[in-house]
Amino acid sequence: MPRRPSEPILPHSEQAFLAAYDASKFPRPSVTVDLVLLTVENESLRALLLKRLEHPDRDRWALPGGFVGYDEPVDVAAARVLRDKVGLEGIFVEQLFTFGDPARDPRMRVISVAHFALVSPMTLRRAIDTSRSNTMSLATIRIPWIGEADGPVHAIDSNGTELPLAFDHAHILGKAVARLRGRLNYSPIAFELVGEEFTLRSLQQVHEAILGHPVNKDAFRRRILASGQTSPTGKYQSSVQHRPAELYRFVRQSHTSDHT
Amino acid sequence: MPRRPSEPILPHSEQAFLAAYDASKFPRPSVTVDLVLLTVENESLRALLLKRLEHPDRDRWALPGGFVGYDEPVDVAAARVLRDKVGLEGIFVEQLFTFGDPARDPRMRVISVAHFALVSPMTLRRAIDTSRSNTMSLATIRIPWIGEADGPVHAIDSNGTELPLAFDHAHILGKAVARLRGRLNYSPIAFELVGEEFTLRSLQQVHEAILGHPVNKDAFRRRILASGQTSPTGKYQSSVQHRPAELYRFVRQSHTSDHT
DNA sequence: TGAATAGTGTCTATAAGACAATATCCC
DNA sequence: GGGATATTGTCTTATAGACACTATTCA
Repeated sequence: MPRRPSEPILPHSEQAFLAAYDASKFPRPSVTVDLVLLTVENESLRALLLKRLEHPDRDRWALPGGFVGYDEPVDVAAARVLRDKVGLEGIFVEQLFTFGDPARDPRMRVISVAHFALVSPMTLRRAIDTSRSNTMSLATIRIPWIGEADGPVHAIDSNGTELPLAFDHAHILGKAVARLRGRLNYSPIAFELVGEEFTLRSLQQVHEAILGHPVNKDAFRRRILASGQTSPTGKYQSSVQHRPAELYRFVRQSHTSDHT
Repeated sequence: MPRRPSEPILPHSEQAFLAAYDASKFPRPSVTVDLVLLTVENESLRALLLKRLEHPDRDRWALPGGFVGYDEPVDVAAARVLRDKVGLEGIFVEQLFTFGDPARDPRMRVISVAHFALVSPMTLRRAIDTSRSNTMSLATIRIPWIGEADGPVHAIDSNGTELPLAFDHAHILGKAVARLRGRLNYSPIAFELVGEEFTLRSLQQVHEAILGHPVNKDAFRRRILASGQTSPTGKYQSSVQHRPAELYRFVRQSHTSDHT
């Protein structure tokens, strides 16, 4: 049962607090979550966007998002948006950054806690197909900066046309890319973007798509194999026009933080 | 002039939006900022805490914080809290994480955008002395986990007594420490914690206090000097009972993100 | 002179980059 | 067999850790 701010359960001597923060005197911002759902498909980084059907920013493309309920944890709100708007559950979701510029939404003050989610392209395509929505686009992300410089990015549809982004969502997407790049080197985050079984080459292509530049193949193989995060399945690719690569699985490590 | 949610400037055809989010039907969470103000003094990591004088959690110790104004950017609210409650301006402040558990404040739903700030111990001591508040403590932080595992931490006052922390502030402090540790290796963040001129040894002690373990002296010197982030001043320590170390200055690098 | 820390030089271990050689699939 | 990519091995280079040695200040 939601507890309203106008009828809080008060221990006595709370008057001073409420005097300093009277809800009627100080209107509250709205709080939302926005979701940057990323995948890597065909060696390009892609994000799920929804076409806005209403003003403001009608016909522009926006991240899936929604209001945070009064009694709803923020991470639960993000999972709810992912489930209700995209049809996905149980994938990697992490809080990204909170965007709170008063002018970011022209209607009213909206503070948005952005999250980013990672999923394999197969799983995401299945969810998009199931939703049968024609206002969904899995747009390619073009990043006009290098490293973790951060900044707005561009969204390109499958025809190569740029999709205009709504609100400050170009900045939110950029922040997600910067975070992803930063975490790639010391976190097993890339495994979230491939299926259960994958080749080292496909994992390398995921890294390259995220970083935006080629990585050394030999060093990459050595590093991944030495990390102990993979185990060979003994199975191999089939129907490829070259020597088939071995398939590996991700092995989640026990959290033994080492301090060298 | 603040624009109230009850009287927004509406382009027409916004009815659908407002119907889906009627402020009277869906009470809004309050939004606050909390500030983790960290420094390193005498080889220990310390944070500024304020004793709570009111319920709830009266007599427990809390981070400086405050409500975000309806028309106030979140980062501006953090800077305002820093100025009004601590008396500091112009220091390093960065958004940390948003804490939104519905039960984190027993009075009402409060979503807090936590920030962390870094300052040299000299500057912070001067601010504390100027404020003449006896409800301020620069507490030593004890971290019961290693690496970036994250989790609640303990606050210890100058007598070695543990200070009980208010709300979820032990978790917020822990998140700040984890973030600081993570950024230490690839960001010139440690320079924020020393004065204008510093010895390499003192910078090393800052690193050690943050990481919670000793670092190799030789490699540390080489790495810092090779980074190009320091310039020697030609000046030396005085009144020390050993060979005086040279004083260095921080040289901010131009943002040339390299992609190796 | 001795205690204490600053600073330099060298050797070793580890990880990355470069590149060659061999392996295995489909056509 | 030829084309293509996988996989292995070796050499080189860059960086970190270990450790010895010299330098400089004050008591």
